[in-house]
Amino acid sequence: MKECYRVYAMYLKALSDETRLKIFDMLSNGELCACDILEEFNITQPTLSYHMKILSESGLVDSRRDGVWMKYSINRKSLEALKQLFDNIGLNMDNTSSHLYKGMDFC
Amino acid sequence: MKECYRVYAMYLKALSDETRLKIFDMLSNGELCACDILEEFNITQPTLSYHMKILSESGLVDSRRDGVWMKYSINRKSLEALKQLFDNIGLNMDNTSSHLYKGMDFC
DNA sequence: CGACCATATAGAGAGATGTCAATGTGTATG
DNA sequence: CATACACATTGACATCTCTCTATATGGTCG
Repeated sequence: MKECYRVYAMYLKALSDETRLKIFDMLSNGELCACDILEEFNITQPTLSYHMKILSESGLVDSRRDGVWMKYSINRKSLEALKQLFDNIGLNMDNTSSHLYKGMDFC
Repeated sequence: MKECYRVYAMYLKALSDETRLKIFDMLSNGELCACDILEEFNITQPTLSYHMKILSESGLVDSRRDGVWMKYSINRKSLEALKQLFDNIGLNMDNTSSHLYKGMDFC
Protein backbone atom coordinates (compact mmCIF):
# COMPACT_ATOMS: atom_id res chain seq x y z
CA MET A 1 0.00 0.00 0.00
CA LYS A 2 2.22 2.78 -1.28
CA GLU A 3 -0.46 5.21 -2.44
CA CYS A 4 -1.82 8.13 -0.51
CA TYR A 5 -5.32 8.81 0.68
CA ARG A 6 -5.50 11.73 -1.72
CA VAL A 7 -5.41 9.45 -4.76
CA TYR A 8 -7.99 7.07 -3.35
CA ALA A 9 -10.24 9.97 -2.40
CA MET A 10 -9.95 11.20 -6.00
CA TYR A 11 -10.95 7.77 -7.35
CA LEU A 12 -13.89 7.58 -4.98
CA LYS A 13 -15.00 11.10 -5.78
CA ALA A 14 -14.97 10.24 -9.47
CA LEU A 15 -17.25 7.27 -8.74
CA SER A 16 -19.44 9.03 -6.17
CA ASP A 17 -21.74 10.34 -8.88
CA GLU A 18 -24.45 7.86 -9.83
CA THR A 19 -24.07 8.55 -13.55
CA ARG A 20 -20.31 8.01 -13.47
CA LEU A 21 -20.63 4.85 -11.39
CA LYS A 22 -23.04 3.43 -13.98
CA ILE A 23 -20.65 4.38 -16.77
CA PHE A 24 -17.76 2.70 -14.96
CA ASP A 25 -19.82 -0.46 -14.61
CA MET A 26 -20.87 -0.34 -18.26
CA LEU A 27 -17.21 -0.12 -19.26
CA SER A 28 -16.41 -3.25 -17.25
CA ASN A 29 -17.89 -5.22 -20.12
CA GLY A 30 -15.48 -3.69 -22.59
CA GLU A 31 -14.60 -0.58 -24.54
CA LEU A 32 -17.45 1.77 -25.48
CA CYS A 33 -17.67 4.99 -27.45
CA ALA A 34 -19.26 8.10 -26.04
CA CYS A 35 -22.26 7.74 -28.31
CA ASP A 36 -23.00 4.27 -26.94
CA ILE A 37 -22.86 5.54 -23.38
CA LEU A 38 -24.95 8.60 -24.12
CA GLU A 39 -27.86 6.44 -25.24
CA GLU A 40 -28.22 4.96 -21.75
CA PHE A 41 -28.75 8.29 -20.00
CA ASN A 42 -31.07 11.26 -20.07
CA ILE A 43 -28.28 13.83 -20.19
CA THR A 44 -26.96 16.08 -22.92
CA GLN A 45 -23.79 15.35 -24.85
CA PRO A 46 -21.78 18.11 -23.11
CA THR A 47 -22.78 16.72 -19.73
CA LEU A 48 -21.54 13.28 -20.71
CA SER A 49 -18.32 14.81 -21.97
CA TYR A 50 -17.91 16.48 -18.58
CA HIS A 51 -18.33 13.17 -16.77
CA MET A 52 -15.96 11.32 -19.10
CA LYS A 53 -13.34 13.98 -18.50
CA ILE A 54 -13.58 13.46 -14.76
CA LEU A 55 -13.31 9.68 -15.13
CA SER A 56 -10.38 9.99 -17.53
CA GLU A 57 -8.44 12.56 -15.55
CA SER A 58 -8.84 10.56 -12.35
CA GLY A 59 -7.06 7.67 -14.07
CA LEU A 60 -9.97 5.27 -13.67
CA VAL A 61 -10.78 5.29 -17.38
CA ASP A 62 -8.56 5.27 -20.46
CA SER A 63 -9.55 6.94 -23.71
CA ARG A 64 -8.39 6.78 -27.30
CA ARG A 65 -9.48 8.25 -30.61
CA ASP A 66 -10.84 5.91 -33.25
CA GLY A 67 -11.64 8.06 -36.24
CA VAL A 68 -14.51 10.27 -35.26
CA TRP A 69 -15.21 8.32 -32.08
CA MET A 70 -13.71 8.43 -28.63
CA LYS A 71 -13.41 4.95 -27.15
CA TYR A 72 -13.37 4.57 -23.38
CA SER A 73 -12.25 1.62 -21.26
CA ILE A 74 -11.51 0.82 -17.63
CA ASN A 75 -7.96 1.23 -16.40
CA ARG A 76 -7.30 -2.11 -14.76
CA LYS A 77 -4.56 -0.89 -12.46
CA SER A 78 -6.77 1.70 -10.83
CA LEU A 79 -9.54 -0.86 -10.40
CA GLU A 80 -7.07 -3.21 -8.74
CA ALA A 81 -5.91 -0.40 -6.47
CA LEU A 82 -9.50 0.24 -5.41
CA LYS A 83 -10.04 -3.44 -4.66
CA GLN A 84 -6.91 -3.49 -2.54
CA LEU A 85 -7.99 -0.41 -0.64
CA PHE A 86 -11.10 -2.11 0.67
CA ASP A 87 -9.47 -5.51 1.04
CA ASN A 88 -6.78 -3.99 3.24
CA ILE A 89 -9.33 -2.19 5.37
CA GLY A 90 -11.03 -5.53 5.87
CA LEU A 91 -7.73 -7.14 6.82
CA ASN A 92 -7.15 -4.49 9.45
CA MET A 93 -10.48 -5.42 11.01
CA ASP A 94 -9.60 -9.10 11.23
CA ASN A 95 -5.97 -8.90 12.27
CA THR A 96 -6.02 -5.79 14.42
CA SER A 97 -2.85 -4.87 12.59
CA SER A 98 -1.49 -1.37 12.15
CA HIS A 99 -3.58 1.33 10.57
CA LEU A 100 -3.10 2.28 6.95
CA TYR A 101 -2.81 5.87 8.05
CA LYS A 102 0.33 5.16 10.08
CA GLY A 103 3.54 5.60 8.19
CA MET A 104 1.76 7.68 5.58
CA ASP A 105 2.90 11.06 6.92
CA PHE A 106 4.70 11.78 3.66
CA CYS A 107 1.34 12.27 2.00
CA MET B 1 -26.11 -7.92 -6.57
CA LYS B 2 -29.50 -6.64 -5.48
CA GLU B 3 -28.55 -3.10 -4.48
CA CYS B 4 -28.96 -0.04 -6.60
CA TYR B 5 -26.32 2.32 -7.89
CA ARG B 6 -27.80 5.03 -5.72
CA VAL B 7 -26.71 3.28 -2.52
CA TYR B 8 -23.22 2.57 -3.81
CA ALA B 9 -22.87 6.13 -5.01
CA MET B 10 -23.86 7.28 -1.51
CA TYR B 11 -21.20 5.05 0.06
CA LEU B 12 -18.58 6.30 -2.35
CA LYS B 13 -19.55 9.92 -1.83
CA ALA B 14 -19.20 9.45 1.91
CA LEU B 15 -15.66 8.14 1.35
CA SER B 16 -14.72 10.60 -1.38
CA ASP B 17 -13.56 13.15 1.18
CA GLU B 18 -9.95 12.59 2.25
CA THR B 19 -10.73 13.23 5.91
CA ARG B 20 -13.60 10.76 5.95
CA LEU B 21 -11.57 8.12 4.10
CA LYS B 22 -8.84 8.40 6.75
CA ILE B 23 -11.43 8.12 9.51
CA PHE B 24 -12.91 5.01 7.89
CA ASP B 25 -9.46 3.46 7.73
CA MET B 26 -8.72 4.39 11.34
CA LEU B 27 -11.95 2.67 12.40
CA SER B 28 -10.88 -0.53 10.63
CA ASN B 29 -8.64 -1.18 13.62
CA GLY B 30 -11.55 -1.01 16.02
CA GLU B 31 -14.00 1.26 17.73
CA LEU B 32 -12.92 4.84 18.46
CA CYS B 33 -14.52 7.79 20.18
CA ALA B 34 -14.83 11.16 18.50
CA CYS B 35 -12.16 12.64 20.75
CA ASP B 36 -9.62 10.03 19.61
CA ILE B 37 -10.34 10.77 15.97
CA LEU B 38 -10.26 14.51 16.44
CA GLU B 39 -6.67 14.37 17.65
CA GLU B 40 -5.49 13.06 14.28
CA PHE B 41 -6.79 16.02 12.28
CA ASN B 42 -6.45 19.78 12.07
CA ILE B 43 -10.17 20.43 12.07
CA THR B 44 -12.58 21.79 14.66
CA GLN B 45 -14.91 19.60 16.69
CA PRO B 46 -18.03 20.72 14.77
CA THR B 47 -16.36 19.85 11.49
CA LEU B 48 -15.56 16.37 12.75
CA SER B 49 -19.13 16.00 13.96
CA TYR B 50 -20.31 16.93 10.47
CA HIS B 51 -18.12 14.26 8.89
CA MET B 52 -19.18 11.59 11.41
CA LYS B 53 -22.80 12.35 10.66
CA ILE B 54 -22.23 11.77 6.96
CA LEU B 55 -20.42 8.49 7.63
CA SER B 56 -23.12 7.33 10.06
CA GLU B 57 -26.09 8.30 7.95
CA SER B 58 -24.60 6.62 4.90
CA GLY B 59 -24.57 3.36 6.86
CA LEU B 60 -20.82 2.87 6.56
CA VAL B 61 -20.22 3.60 10.24
CA ASP B 62 -22.16 2.61 13.36
CA SER B 63 -22.32 4.76 16.45
CA ARG B 64 -23.30 4.28 20.09
CA ARG B 65 -23.24 6.32 23.25
CA ASP B 66 -20.91 5.25 26.03
CA GLY B 67 -21.50 7.70 28.83
CA VAL B 68 -20.22 11.03 27.65
CA TRP B 69 -18.50 9.55 24.64
CA MET B 70 -19.71 8.60 21.20
CA LYS B 71 -18.07 5.42 19.97
CA TYR B 72 -17.80 4.82 16.22
CA SER B 73 -17.09 1.60 14.36
CA ILE B 74 -17.20 0.28 10.82
CA ASN B 75 -20.40 -1.39 9.64
CA ARG B 76 -19.10 -4.66 8.26
CA LYS B 77 -22.03 -5.29 5.94
CA SER B 78 -21.53 -2.04 4.08
CA LEU B 79 -17.81 -2.73 3.78
CA GLU B 80 -18.58 -6.15 2.34
CA ALA B 81 -21.02 -4.58 -0.10
CA LEU B 82 -18.33 -2.19 -1.27
CA LYS B 83 -15.87 -5.04 -1.77
CA GLN B 84 -18.44 -6.93 -3.82
CA LEU B 85 -19.15 -3.90 -5.95
CA PHE B 86 -15.59 -3.75 -7.21
CA ASP B 87 -15.11 -7.50 -7.29
CA ASN B 88 -18.16 -7.84 -9.54
CA ILE B 89 -16.93 -5.10 -11.84
CA GLY B 90 -13.70 -7.03 -12.14
CA LEU B 91 -15.59 -10.22 -12.90
CA ASN B 92 -17.46 -8.50 -15.70
CA MET B 93 -14.13 -7.61 -17.25
CA ASP B 94 -12.88 -11.19 -17.19
CA ASN B 95 -16.06 -13.05 -18.15
CA THR B 96 -17.63 -10.56 -20.52
CA SER B 97 -20.83 -11.36 -18.64
CA SER B 98 -23.86 -9.12 -18.41
CA HIS B 99 -23.60 -5.62 -17.08
CA LEU B 100 -24.57 -4.80 -13.55
CA TYR B 101 -26.72 -2.04 -14.91
CA LYS B 102 -28.92 -4.46 -16.80
CA GLY B 103 -31.95 -5.66 -14.93
CA MET B 104 -31.66 -2.78 -12.51
CA ASP B 105 -34.39 -0.66 -14.06
CA PHE B 106 -36.36 -0.78 -10.80
CA CYS B 107 -33.80 1.55 -9.27
C1' DC C 1 -13.27 22.45 -50.26
C1' DG C 2 -17.83 22.03 -47.92
C1' DA C 3 -21.08 19.64 -45.31
C1' DC C 4 -21.67 16.69 -41.63
C1' DC C 5 -20.92 13.98 -37.61
C1' DA C 6 -18.87 13.07 -32.90
C1' DT C 7 -16.92 15.19 -29.28
C1' DA C 8 -14.92 19.14 -26.50
C1' DT C 9 -15.03 23.68 -24.45
C1' DA C 10 -16.99 28.01 -22.57
C1' DG C 11 -20.10 30.37 -19.78
C1' DA C 12 -23.83 30.64 -16.63
C1' DG C 13 -26.76 29.27 -12.94
C1' DA C 14 -28.80 26.36 -9.14
C1' DG C 15 -27.67 23.58 -5.63
C1' DA C 16 -24.37 20.80 -2.77
C1' DT C 17 -20.20 20.66 0.15
C1' DG C 18 -16.75 21.66 3.75
C1' DT C 19 -15.40 24.77 7.07
C1' DC C 20 -15.79 27.78 11.04
C1' DA C 21 -17.61 30.48 15.37
C1' DA C 22 -21.29 30.44 18.37
C1' DT C 23 -24.54 28.01 20.84
C1' DG C 24 -27.36 23.98 22.40
C1' DT C 25 -27.82 19.21 24.49
C1' DG C 26 -26.91 15.47 27.32
C1' DT C 27 -24.10 13.10 30.81
C1' DA C 28 -21.23 12.67 34.83
C1' DT C 29 -19.50 14.50 39.15
C1' DG C 30 -18.59 17.36 43.16
C1' DC D 1 -27.98 22.18 41.72
C1' DA D 2 -23.84 23.86 39.40
C1' DT D 3 -20.06 22.98 36.84
C1' DA D 4 -17.47 20.77 33.40
C1' DC D 5 -16.87 17.80 29.62
C1' DA D 6 -18.04 15.51 25.04
C1' DC D 7 -20.56 16.01 21.30
C1' DA D 8 -24.41 17.98 18.17
C1' DT D 9 -26.70 21.76 15.87
C1' DT D 10 -27.18 26.30 13.74
C1' DG D 11 -26.08 29.86 10.64
C1' DA D 12 -22.94 31.94 7.60
C1' DC D 13 -19.72 31.81 3.97
C1' DA D 14 -16.57 30.43 0.13
C1' DT D 15 -15.95 27.00 -2.97
C1' DC D 16 -17.06 23.02 -5.75
C1' DT D 17 -20.36 20.30 -8.59
C1' DC D 18 -23.61 19.22 -12.07
C1' DT D 19 -26.37 20.67 -15.52
C1' DC D 20 -27.72 23.23 -19.49
C1' DT D 21 -27.31 26.22 -24.06
C1' DA D 22 -24.30 27.93 -27.31
C1' DT D 23 -20.25 27.43 -29.77
C1' DA D 24 -15.74 25.46 -31.15
C1' DT D 25 -12.73 21.65 -32.76
C1' DG D 26 -11.44 17.81 -35.37
C1' DG D 27 -12.11 13.90 -38.34
C1' DT D 28 -14.67 11.82 -42.53
C1' DC D 29 -16.70 11.75 -46.86
C1' DG D 30 -18.80 13.37 -51.14
